Amino acid sequence: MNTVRGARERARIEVTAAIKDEARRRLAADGAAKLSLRAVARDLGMVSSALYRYFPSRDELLTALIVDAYDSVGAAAEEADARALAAGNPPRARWIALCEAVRTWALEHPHEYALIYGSPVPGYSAPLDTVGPASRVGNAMIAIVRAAYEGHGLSLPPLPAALRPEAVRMTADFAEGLPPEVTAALVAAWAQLVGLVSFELFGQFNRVVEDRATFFAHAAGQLAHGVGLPAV
Amino acid sequence: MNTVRGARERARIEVTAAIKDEARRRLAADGAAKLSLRAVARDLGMVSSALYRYFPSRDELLTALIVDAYDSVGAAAEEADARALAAGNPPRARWIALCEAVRTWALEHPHEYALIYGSPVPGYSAPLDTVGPASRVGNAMIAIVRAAYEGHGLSLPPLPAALRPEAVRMTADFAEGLPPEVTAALVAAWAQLVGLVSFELFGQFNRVVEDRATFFAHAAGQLAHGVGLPAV
DNA sequence: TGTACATCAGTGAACGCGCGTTCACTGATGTAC
DNA sequence: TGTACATCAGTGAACGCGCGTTCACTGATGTAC
Repeated sequence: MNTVRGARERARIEVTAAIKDEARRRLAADGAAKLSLRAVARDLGMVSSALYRYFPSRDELLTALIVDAYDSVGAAAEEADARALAAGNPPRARWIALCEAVRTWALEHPHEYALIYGSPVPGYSAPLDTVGPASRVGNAMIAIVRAAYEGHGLSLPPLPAALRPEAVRMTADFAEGLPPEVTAALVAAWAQLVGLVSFELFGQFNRVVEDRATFFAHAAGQLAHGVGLPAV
Repeated sequence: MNTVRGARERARIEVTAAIKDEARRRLAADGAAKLSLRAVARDLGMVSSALYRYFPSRDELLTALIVDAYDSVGAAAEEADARALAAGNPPRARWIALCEAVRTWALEHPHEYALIYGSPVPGYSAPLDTVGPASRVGNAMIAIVRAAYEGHGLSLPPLPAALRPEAVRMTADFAEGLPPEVTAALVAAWAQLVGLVSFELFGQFNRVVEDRATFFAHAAGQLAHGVGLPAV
């Protein structure tokens, strides 16, 4: 009985996955703004109205892709960090491994990267379901820096007075226990990391940076420095 | 005669500008991927085929908007720097003024910002005409750092050996005379600046950073530090 | 085990809509003599 | 200055296309007794 009902459920899971896979493929061709249920259905050999059995609207499908993308890059970051940790690497090396993992994931999934870190899709507004998955990379960064802080401590210059209240609030909200100047530096580093990856992926480095892997590795090291994880 | 021919030419210039203005308005509503000649024409009270007197295709109109956007943010950056220079400010203050100008421009023109620094428009590939305008902000940054270098010099840690050749090449290509470690730091800072602005504009700071102006000011100072313009 | 019924995936037609681009045209503006 | 002609902006119809979503339907799968 369970296995029988399971058959229908399993079919449902498989078709849902096939739709999302095909939608990811269409993303590459047309971009998120033009993602079309009809095109997805066509390439899947289904009739467009059939997709409504799986997603109540085009926007819900987009949301599913966004959640998947955040989870995918989040998992990549977490796994890279876990490997670095298991190899006995110090926090700085874990940080750099995480940055490299984000870049590698982005190069392998450029359109999913654009979906979550590129321009917002006009007319689409992300529901709250995306908030959790969206913070996985950031949380992994916090964990690394926290480990460093609880180990040998971190020394960063003091915050300007104007930023202190905001940094204290951010710390209480999502990085409890860290010094506020570390929290502020972390958030900035996170945005800067995505800036570096976006420039490479979105073509701003064309005719500017050629050896991008080497350049990125160096920049990731600078970011580590910025959050208080110096080279030596 | 000149004035008579000028009348037709002036009309042409005015209508061209009106089309671009309307297109910028549509950009806000629909985004670049869905920018539609017919919608622009409709809102302008023209018939869609009339636009072909001014732009040979939708993509050419997009290109014009992109070039305008790069010129607009480039001019904003240059002017902010010029004002800071005229006020007798040192390079670090000029740098921060430039960063603030980019952010302010982005907040005032979010859809044009997304057009140039957001995800690329699928199916559209920017022609070479955009390369020059695209480098104005970067060139302004180079000028500031060059002034500092030629004044008191800059001290940055030496480059890792692996990055040296690339940094030397970049320097020869567009920042002649600067030490290669400065060039590399500049390019990274440029990408990081855009990362900070994109995060704010694209919603990644929702539920994370609230006092964004203060946060950005601090981050711009950190970027200045990163290119060898320390606080004291 | 067998049967009656409920659930659900997928179909195909239809709704009303918008798109980029082409083309032959009208009529106003500008030019040459 | 006046006239014949060329240039050009803008029109309106048409081309072939794609879209999201709804709805009544068929037929297979699962459930309860």
